[in-house]
Amino acid sequence: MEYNFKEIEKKWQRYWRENKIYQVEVDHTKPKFYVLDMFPYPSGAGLHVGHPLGYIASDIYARYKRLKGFNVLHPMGYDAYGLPAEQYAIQTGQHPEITTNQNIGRYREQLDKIGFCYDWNREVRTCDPKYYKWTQWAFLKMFKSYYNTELDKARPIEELVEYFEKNGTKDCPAHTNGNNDFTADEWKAFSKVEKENILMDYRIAYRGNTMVNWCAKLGTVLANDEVSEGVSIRGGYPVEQKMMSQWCLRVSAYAGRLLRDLDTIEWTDSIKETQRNWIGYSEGAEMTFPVADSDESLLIFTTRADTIFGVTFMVLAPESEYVDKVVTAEQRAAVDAYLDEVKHKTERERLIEKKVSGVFSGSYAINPISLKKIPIYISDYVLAGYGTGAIMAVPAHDSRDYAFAKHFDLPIIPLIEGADVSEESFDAKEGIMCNSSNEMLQLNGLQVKDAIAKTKEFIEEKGIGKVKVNYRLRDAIFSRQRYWGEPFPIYYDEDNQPQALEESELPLLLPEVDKFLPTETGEPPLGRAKNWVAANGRPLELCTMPGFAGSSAYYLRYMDPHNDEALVDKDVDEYWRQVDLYIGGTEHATGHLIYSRFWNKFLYDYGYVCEAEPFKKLFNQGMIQGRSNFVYRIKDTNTFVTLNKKDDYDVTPIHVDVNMVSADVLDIEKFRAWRPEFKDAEFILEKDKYICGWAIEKMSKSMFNVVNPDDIVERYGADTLRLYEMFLGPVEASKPWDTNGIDGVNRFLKRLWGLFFNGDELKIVDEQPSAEELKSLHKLIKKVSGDIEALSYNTSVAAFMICVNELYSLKCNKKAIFDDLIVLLAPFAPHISEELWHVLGHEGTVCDAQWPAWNEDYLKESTIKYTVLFKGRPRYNIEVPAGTDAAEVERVALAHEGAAKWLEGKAPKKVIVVPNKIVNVVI
RNA sequence: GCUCGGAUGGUGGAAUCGGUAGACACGAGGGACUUAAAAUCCCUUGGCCAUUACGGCUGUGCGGGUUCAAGUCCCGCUCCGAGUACCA
Repeated sequence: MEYNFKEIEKKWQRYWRENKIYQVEVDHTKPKFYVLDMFPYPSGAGLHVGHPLGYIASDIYARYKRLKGFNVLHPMGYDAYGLPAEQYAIQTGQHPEITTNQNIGRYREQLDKIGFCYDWNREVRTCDPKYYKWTQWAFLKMFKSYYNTELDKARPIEELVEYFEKNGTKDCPAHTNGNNDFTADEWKAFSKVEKENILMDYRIAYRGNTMVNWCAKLGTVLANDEVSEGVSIRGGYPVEQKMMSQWCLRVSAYAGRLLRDLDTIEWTDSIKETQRNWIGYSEGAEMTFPVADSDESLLIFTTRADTIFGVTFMVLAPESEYVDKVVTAEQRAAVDAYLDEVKHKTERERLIEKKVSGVFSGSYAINPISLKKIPIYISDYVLAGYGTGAIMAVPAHDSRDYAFAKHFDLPIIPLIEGADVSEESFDAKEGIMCNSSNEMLQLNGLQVKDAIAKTKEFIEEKGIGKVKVNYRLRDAIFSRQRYWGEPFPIYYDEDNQPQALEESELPLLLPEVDKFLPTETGEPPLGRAKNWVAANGRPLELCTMPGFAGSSAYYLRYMDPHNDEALVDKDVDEYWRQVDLYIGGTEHATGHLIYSRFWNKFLYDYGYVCEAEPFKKLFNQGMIQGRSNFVYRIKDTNTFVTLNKKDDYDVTPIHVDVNMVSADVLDIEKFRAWRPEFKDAEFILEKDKYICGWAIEKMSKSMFNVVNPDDIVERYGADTLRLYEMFLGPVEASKPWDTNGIDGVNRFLKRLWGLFFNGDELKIVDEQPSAEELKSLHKLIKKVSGDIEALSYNTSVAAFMICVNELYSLKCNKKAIFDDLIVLLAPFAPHISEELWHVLGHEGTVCDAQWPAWNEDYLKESTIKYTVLFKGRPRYNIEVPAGTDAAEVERVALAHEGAAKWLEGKAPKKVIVVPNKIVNVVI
């Protein structure tokens, strides 16, 4: 009997499906384990061989845990809202739901072929009303909450109202983005609208007037993690800063917890570090600088309070609210011109130019310690969104202030002994202070570290300022001017104030529209929906939620996907708790993985979930890149020249489909048939072959380097694909796809098969295995068990190959050996394992077998080999019975006939015996 | 610029607590079987020098150090990758 993978894989995939082998329920008799993949956005291009890498890794882990007796939750679903389907809808008029469903169908087909053990009964789609009901529900909860900084958690907004009624804003323990200051009586006197506006400054989901990333080309705002280097991540369109009223999530209130709790989870250091940078903890001081001849004062944030004596000017961000207050009449025109200029620059232009620009406001501030009068400038190198949007400039010790000072010819006072600031600033936080003492405060002679501490103490004492922690993490902008997303469960009342829908009105269904474009008046696409009003007849919100809304709590919904009463039932949540192993790419480090943690913590504050962190262990799989092939066309001709002769001509490289190339040799006939313009192509060959050039690039359609998993499955089978993807290298490493080695893995499966069958005859006998056979098997059990726990699958595959080779040379045909071997292989190659499991005469499914334990007794050697070294070099080997003590090993080593030769008549100075390995004789 | 990773044969990659490199696979070379090819099997394969030897030297990006012993630890570089970037 041949190894017919096609028949086997079809047969068992059907068996698994029909017998619901992978369905799982809460089972309190078993320990649980939750293995999750980052769910995919179903793109039109389908899966390429890179996508399943992480899925295979998690599948192996899930199957292994099940064999170890765990009740394993291993679900899959789709992040179905997103831009590509909407862009496609705009172009073709096809409803994004149709496109999305088609793509999901294709994904499912491809996934099924690889033999994953997903419980498809738990599938979720973020665009399904039954699912997004809970996205909307969570949003409403956030809308109705504020963040209590004393309890350090979210609380109902009613509690804040109570507080205001009693105390006004005095000592109010609430996180806010506003500048409110009122008494209890004033609060009571506010109108309804005034009160609502104030509360908006405290809600966790709030509508706020903030600087947003506006992408004109996409017609929508974007969150910070959706923008990189001034362009949108999706599409690469320019993004500009714009003041707009948008829905936001108060993620910044959770910055401290998001930072602290990183220490409680098992994520890689690099991704934790990325999150730490993104959260951006910085400890410093806030200080007040009075404005000369005015009642105004400027509040600034600095981490270098010690440099107070070197402050020679102040700078405000162009968007700072201080600007209007300090600009003098004479400078008004100049400032307005500057503000106008800044406004029309995109973020990208600001970044690229890096030119010093700014304008004098006309006013001066008073340094509260040196009491010197210093000018106030306005410049776009100060950001409105960080700190207070105003800085004290210390040109001697900050490179940006330095550049500004040089440009405007402002004084530069060095504050650290020996620092030469004639050419550049001295930014390092070290050295001994100078020029920093007066009758109020003396810093001269102190180390920077101590000077910072002393200054902080001083300013707190004198009421000039206070110690303050700042985070870089900003609130997430939560509305998108798009169609294909979750509608907000919000309507606008008579005063045009946003109000929550009743929970009973959820889900608020996404309405139909005639076109997927903004309206003529510039409103978002939902403005086209007919009858887009709440039950009370009031108009509904026109924006939709961003992509990360639906993906923030999907791991919870998998626990209880059909529950209409709650996001997840309390008891069910207490069973599954959190994701034990989460596998996905690093690209979500500052997006999804922050938002999910935030969302989970919010739900945790109210006790809807029982764990403070959603993902206990995170494992990042690498990207699989493509290997592209090129042909070289001689300019202005239809002649193509082979790789090694191309330098003799003026050529243009052209991507060719890698499926027309084998081992870099072009299939000329296929190439001619590929495109009409290549029909009459001529070729300049080498050794009668056309050799293509190559490069490692991202795997994508436009590079013609996409390798489709279906083709590999068709040719070698799913088990070979699975094993090969794991064998390629560490799962976490990025590497180019290279089909060349796949035969080796395929050969391994054929050899395994060959151990069972001789032609059509089954070779397996039910006899006692030999010591050698047991040793080979138990070595494998030990190795594979350890490897899987560490997700180090490539060495496991190698171990399987070694074991099968050993069994081959032992001519092993003992059932007892294969009973265990097949169970070990089942996570990696489930189809062939299931088949051979039944060949061995077992009932049921190999998935319910028991993971074998290794027996150290079988691994013991009867004799131990030692390498004997002289002068650090291996000279000869000795063999002693196992368990021989070090002294005896040393005696045997020196009694060896070679010893005399290498000792050269001297006595050994020292002899080191490394157990089971080495005898090092030092002379 | 800052932060975090990494660098091992022709290639992908092994090497647990520091224990004497290169597992496993690909590729390459040689051989067997075959009319031939495919498939399969066997041998060789880091480099250099030898081939009388179970032989010698050298070798994990570069330069130092610690140690009986360093791919592994420490110090100083070079290069590559990732994240982030007027964050005060």
